[in-house]
Amino acid sequence: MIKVDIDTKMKFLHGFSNKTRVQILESIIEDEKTVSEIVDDLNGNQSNISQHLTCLKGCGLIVGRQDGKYVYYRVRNQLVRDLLSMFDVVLEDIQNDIACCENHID
Amino acid sequence: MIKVDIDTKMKFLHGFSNKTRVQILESIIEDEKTVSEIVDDLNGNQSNISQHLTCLKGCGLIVGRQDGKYVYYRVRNQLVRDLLSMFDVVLEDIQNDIACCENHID
DNA sequence: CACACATATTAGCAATTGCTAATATGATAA
DNA sequence: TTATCATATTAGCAATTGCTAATATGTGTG
Repeated sequence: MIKVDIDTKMKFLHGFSNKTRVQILESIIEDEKTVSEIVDDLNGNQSNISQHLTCLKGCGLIVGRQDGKYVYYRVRNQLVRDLLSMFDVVLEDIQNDIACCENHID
Repeated sequence: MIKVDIDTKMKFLHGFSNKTRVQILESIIEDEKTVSEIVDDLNGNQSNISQHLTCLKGCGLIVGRQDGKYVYYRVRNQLVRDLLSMFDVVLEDIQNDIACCENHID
């Protein structure tokens, strides 16, 4: 495996560095949604959501397709979905780890 | 699996949102290193690296152990290492995907 | 003890990021 | 065509983040 360029990797990881972006990803992890559905879902601002969608698309994490006057966005593929669930797995593991091994003195 | 709290998740993901932090993780993915070794490795600033180490520790991604006047830091566990390699896997996959499917008109 | 060295913390500034409101683009329908 | 609705883009500001230099803490040694 060829070593991934750090700047490319950072651009990719940038997709996960904002709460709204992560919430968008979670919102469309199962099925695609239009921009306005996502806006409703997150109780967000249209402009703001649109900007984050552009960002996520630039990161390669999501893809969009135009259908009439709507644009549907979805998570790019299963591997990205797997990565998203892995966040939860690793995070839970860390939390257990901390609960078990670092709170001995209470 | 219990739904992970979004703010907790964001704190965790924050660890991956800065180039220096990701470089630190890559630097210690194989074996633990002292702060000054990491500083040398990244050609960084001691204060800066120390701040990022504190951040990464706060994220739960790394752990430190004091040995005499040195502090050794290492990636918390194998699952975190797996997550780090998964970044590369997913990123490469995305890059191939984009190369294959979105550059038809050149 | 005093000193040297490793690491952590603080403060202030510079740079980046995210948000909102306004406006522009692009699509459909009348 | 014009009107309407969905989405994108822009500009300006507010908030956050990251960096550097200076200082503090803590550990081992003479």
